[in-house]
Amino acid sequence: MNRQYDPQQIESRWQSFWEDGRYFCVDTATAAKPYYCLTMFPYPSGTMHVGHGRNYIIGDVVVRYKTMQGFDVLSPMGWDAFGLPAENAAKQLGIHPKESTTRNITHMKRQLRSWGVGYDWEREIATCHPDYYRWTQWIFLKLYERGLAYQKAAPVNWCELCTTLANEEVLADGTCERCGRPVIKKNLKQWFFKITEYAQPLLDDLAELEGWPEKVRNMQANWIGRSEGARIDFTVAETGAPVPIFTTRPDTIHGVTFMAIAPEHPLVSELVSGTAREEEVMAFVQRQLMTAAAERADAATAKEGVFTGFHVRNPYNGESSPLWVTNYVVTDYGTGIVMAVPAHDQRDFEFSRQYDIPIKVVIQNEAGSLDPASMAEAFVDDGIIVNSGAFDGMTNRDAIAAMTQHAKEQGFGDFTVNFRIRDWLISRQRYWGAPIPIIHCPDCGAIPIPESELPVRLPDDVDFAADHGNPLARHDGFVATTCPSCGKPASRETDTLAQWLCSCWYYMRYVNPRLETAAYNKADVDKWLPVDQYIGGIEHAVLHLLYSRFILKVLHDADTCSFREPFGALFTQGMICKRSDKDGQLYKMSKSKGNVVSPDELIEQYGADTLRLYTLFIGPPEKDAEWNDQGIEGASRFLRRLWRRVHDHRELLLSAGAEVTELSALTEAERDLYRKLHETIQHVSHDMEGGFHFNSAIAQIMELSNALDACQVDASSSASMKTVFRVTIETMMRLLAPFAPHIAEEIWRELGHEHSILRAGWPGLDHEALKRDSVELALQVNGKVRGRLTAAVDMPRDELEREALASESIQKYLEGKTVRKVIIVPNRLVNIAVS
RNA sequence: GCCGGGGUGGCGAAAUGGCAGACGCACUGGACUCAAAAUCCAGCGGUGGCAACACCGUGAGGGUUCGACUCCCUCCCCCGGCACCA
Repeated sequence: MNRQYDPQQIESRWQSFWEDGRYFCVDTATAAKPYYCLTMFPYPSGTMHVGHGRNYIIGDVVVRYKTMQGFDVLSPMGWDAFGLPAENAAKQLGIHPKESTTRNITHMKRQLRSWGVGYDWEREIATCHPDYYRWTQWIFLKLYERGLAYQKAAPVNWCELCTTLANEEVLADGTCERCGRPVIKKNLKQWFFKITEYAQPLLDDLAELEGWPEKVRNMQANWIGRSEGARIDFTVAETGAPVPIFTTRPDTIHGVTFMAIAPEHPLVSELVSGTAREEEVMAFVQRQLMTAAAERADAATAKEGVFTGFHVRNPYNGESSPLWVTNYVVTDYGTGIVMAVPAHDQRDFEFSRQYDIPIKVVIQNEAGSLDPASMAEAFVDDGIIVNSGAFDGMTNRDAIAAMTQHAKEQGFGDFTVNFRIRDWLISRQRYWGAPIPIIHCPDCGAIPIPESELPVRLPDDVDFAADHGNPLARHDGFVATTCPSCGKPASRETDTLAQWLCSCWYYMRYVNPRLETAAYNKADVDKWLPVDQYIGGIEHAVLHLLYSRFILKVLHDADTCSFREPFGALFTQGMICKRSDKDGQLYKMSKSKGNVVSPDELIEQYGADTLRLYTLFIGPPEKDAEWNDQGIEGASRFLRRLWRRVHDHRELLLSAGAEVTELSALTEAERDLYRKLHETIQHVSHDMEGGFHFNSAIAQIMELSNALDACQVDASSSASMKTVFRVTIETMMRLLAPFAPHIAEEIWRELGHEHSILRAGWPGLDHEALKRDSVELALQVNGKVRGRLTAAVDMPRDELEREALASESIQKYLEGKTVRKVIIVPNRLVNIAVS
């Protein structure tokens, strides 16, 4: 053992030790205490920064902690290997995606190893391997079989670079989640999954996910967007065409003075075709289609519209109102047609004022003062129903149910629930993805490829040269095939599956990564799943996590597994940010901002344990944190000091007793240190279980370390002091092992242990050791600390009160005052209330 | 607008009804050194004071309580999700 702490010398050795000894490999079949800890697998982008590292380090702490507790921990890692950057690199640099992906995986795997994170690499998977995507295609077929995969022509989100996008991939500002380009609507025939059919169970089961952050459950609930209301069937007065609408305010239905329809709605062109207004209306529609999604979605955009020339009949009172095409009704929500009630909806109010449409009050306020002529804004509060025939006089709250009930009885409406979530668009016009296993036959239509013929392999020899279009569609050898049904010439589907589908089920494949006959074995996944602890970034709160839950529910309903949620507990770590050198602003670490910190150099300079310790110490792991280049020095100093202490006392430690057997034989100083050790065990164990407070767990270990420094142990110390010293250092190594595993193993070995510290068990708590003979209490007068009192533990209240009142330090605060009450918090404080 | 999370020293933070600022960074002074680095020791919320000490202090204001960073009410600010959503 050198006096100088040299992580370079020890770290790679321990990394090989763990790997050669298969310390993180588990036999899924025989494991008695299964625990599945999963860290979200990365896209192999090439290189990772310290922000990525935080994710894997947190996961590794859990893996090591659970391993020390004796669990059979499943800790796999793999690659979300299909995706856009590899294909773009192919276009720009002429490197085949397969090649760049393989190279990136090699480099990133080296990085993961250098952090000392423990994975079962024997289970490594990559979603771009035919052995894997064969089963992704199988999942597509399962959905197809169950009527949950379908093709439709619809206006879809289109990004020039990323091609089609799911709704979830479009940000609130109308830009592409991936590349930031503006998203427009394009009419295309695409493949969708009917996630809407699972909207209710996806929402309901959120309640069961108690191990998930409230925030993520909340985000998913918002995204699903359940809204209770009524369906009311209006009709076009001139043609009798049905016009069903969704409303949450049926109580205002007698106040309808016009109807508003979305520009994209097919009924618009259907109605106006061949009429005098056709030109004007369609010009308006065209103009809206050309407007960017972001602008249309902006509530600040001025409301506009055009009259269609048609009217819509209100089934409640038979009145007809004009039908307007407007820019503020969205196609995607409800039926794309809205009953407009200017008196009681601010948007309708603004529109009606602009186009001189009448306003009719049907809910009167308490003062009875609402008058259409004088209203400055819509009245949206509760009130009493007026101008509504038989419903007059009801509160509007009561009228909501009563009016819907009336519609139900009359057969022109019903209670209904509307969801915001849309079906999931899963096709992409790209090469580097799993081909959709469908053949288009001129006679038979779209025919699924039989399961036995999977995988549909991606051809290697494709032409990436062209700027636009899907290289797969240009590959004649891939496209030309025969119909599985009739045998005639047919063509393959050339769209590939969205990357999200590949990453939807990888956590199951890890259980049976090399199984050739199925995606997974039911008994095995039932044993290991749901994942006990899932760890990843908050950016996947809706996309990956919602899609995974949906796909699992389908696989459950197809009777391929018995559980209904994939991830029992979820931990979302915060991002690492850093100030930009250019503008001094704080940004998430990214290449484009030029604020990335490379872990490779830090590991070279300080070692992986120091990097790990600082990453964990930087702040609470669920919160964003600012990387401070100087902060790592603190972690480095701590480990160097620890190393030196062990080095300097090595002989003493090796000769000292290994166990504290008789507490009563210890001196006060020895008891104090031993108590501090057990207080640390208590705190650290609590932080490991309750919310992953690794930052404070490390702080506790540092405190213990400081306490060790304070007791000057040397050759002349008593045998019992040496024993306590040794036990404290050894136990401290076990507490430190999940955070800084290399140095913990090395010191553990130096102190004479043959086996890995991973097998040493998590330290148990000795409640006897925590006990004290005397405690120092705070003496308060009216809640302010005015003195201290050392007293025996559990001193009787009356005795304590007597001593407190007699205490010299507080006499001056009691002079001339009357003691009204004395509050005693056992072993903590005495508070004297005076007046 | 609706929903959720925050606001504590120069900085990262700790304390979930009981002694605010543990632990660390930075900084200041000292020791060691020819010198520097490393290391070690001490100090480090604000104001006043030579000092003992006093007063103030957890976004603002109010409340509950013997006692509030912590619970309740009102408000301000920051971050995230949803949103012309009918």
